[in-house]
Amino acid sequence: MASRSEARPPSVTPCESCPLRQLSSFRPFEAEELAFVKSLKSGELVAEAGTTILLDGSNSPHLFTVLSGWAVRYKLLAEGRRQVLNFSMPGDLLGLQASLFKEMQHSVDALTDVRLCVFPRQRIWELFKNYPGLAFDMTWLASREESILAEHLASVGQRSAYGRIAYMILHLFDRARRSGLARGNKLTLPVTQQDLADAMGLSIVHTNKTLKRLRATGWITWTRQDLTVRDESRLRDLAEYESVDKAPRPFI
Amino acid sequence: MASRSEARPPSVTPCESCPLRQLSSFRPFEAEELAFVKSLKSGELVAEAGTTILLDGSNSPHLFTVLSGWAVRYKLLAEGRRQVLNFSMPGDLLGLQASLFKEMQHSVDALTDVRLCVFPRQRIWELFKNYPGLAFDMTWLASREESILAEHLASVGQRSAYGRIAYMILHLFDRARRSGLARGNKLTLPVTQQDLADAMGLSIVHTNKTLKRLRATGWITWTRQDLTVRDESRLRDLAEYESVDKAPRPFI
DNA sequence: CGTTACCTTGAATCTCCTCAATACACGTGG
DNA sequence: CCACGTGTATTGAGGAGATTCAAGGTAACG
Repeated sequence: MASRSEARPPSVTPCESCPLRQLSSFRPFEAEELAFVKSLKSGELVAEAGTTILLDGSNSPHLFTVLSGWAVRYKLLAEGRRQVLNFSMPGDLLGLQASLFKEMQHSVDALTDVRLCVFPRQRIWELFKNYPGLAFDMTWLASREESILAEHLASVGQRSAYGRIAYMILHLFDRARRSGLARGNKLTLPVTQQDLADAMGLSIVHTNKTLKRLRATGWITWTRQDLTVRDESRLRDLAEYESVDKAPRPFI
Repeated sequence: MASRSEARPPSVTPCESCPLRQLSSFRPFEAEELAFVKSLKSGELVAEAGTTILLDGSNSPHLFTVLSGWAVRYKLLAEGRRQVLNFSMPGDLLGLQASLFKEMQHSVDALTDVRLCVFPRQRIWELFKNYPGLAFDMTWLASREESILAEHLASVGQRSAYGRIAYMILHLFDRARRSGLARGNKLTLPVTQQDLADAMGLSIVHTNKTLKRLRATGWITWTRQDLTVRDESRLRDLAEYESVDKAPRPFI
């Protein structure tokens, strides 16, 4: 609130030096694409941990890209039940549904402080009209989300609690690695057991007990927010896991 | 096999008279779009009931639109477990994932004889480059599939068996109605109890017993393949159901 | 008329849920 | 610095919902 003597960090990251562009899992931009995206970007938004970024049923005028931090996408049902659809991390797109349909079909909350790149959704049509490469990326991203949801559905519908947890840990680890968030076999996961339980259609009690059993094998460690995968291959066997991403990922 | 005296029906439907275009839930085509789609269409394929249209892990050179019939999209897991992701009906796109990623992430089987419109996936890029309206439709379709999977995930993760079945019946009915397959509150559903069970993450035994209980209320009738919804509003209450489609649907 | 696929029902079992209580970590204010 | 409140994690006990196993029953098809 009050002015401080020290300089504030620059509030907006210029697209040219966007940290996401460094990641190997993103395709390189054409010069014209970069210029367009730069012109499209209307600002940055920092959502504090615990706040809602997008609300189910709302008609947000913005489309976001996550620059840093973690978020959670979820649906609320009657009696306070919640289904977590997926966790969002740097490079993920938020709010596409509001741009394509009249309104959001789920909500998004910030798990940590989240820095978001903001685009006005009115100009989406310009993107489709003049930048087919970016339009293609958009379809790619939507289709990848579909793939991930299909995997989660198979998990919740067919795997035991034990397999589901193993699967979700591997899934999060894989995605975090691609987003540059993992350090070796270690990862800071700002996800509570309640979040996990809601993602996998389990009660928090059963999640806790299953997690305890999994930790007892020694294949993982998870204290506070620090997750370590100590025996990835056995965890993969347990979860019948195959990684989803198979091609380089687009930027927007 | 042998030639018959009566004339065979024309093997390919010209795009101008495509029955899908009549449906109110599809947006109208621009003239150039229609011409392009016509040139893109490389033929028609009829898949017999019970056959596999697209195989998980395969790299199909074709993209399909369902012209008539029902199909089922599913993933196979270990020990013969199967998760049904969704049921496909006229107007649905099949094989987008093989076009965007290296390979399919799930399989698709024909439930009835299915007539498919065939497009070569190599020319997808032309579509993005020259027909932004169609590219937009493609994104729209991918995003709608994502929405549907999110709903199913919420269903399997959070609803009781009773609610899940009610939800799925309403979901199928809504979609069938939009595809012109329902007659009033009646619908021919080529879906076995095993298909239903695999879609909702339930055993076939429990599905059967729950279905029996639901039929006993008199709200639905389901004999052979004929489903009738007799009290839609109570069914909706039971399922906490809200329809997903909220905007007119694109063509391709 | 026998085969096959699908549907139905009962019984025993087990996974997972709810209820309930306690423990632990962290931040806040006295 | 300690007491207290809040959110999260942990553990036990009992019960409900869903699973598996097993056995018929029914309709369609060649």
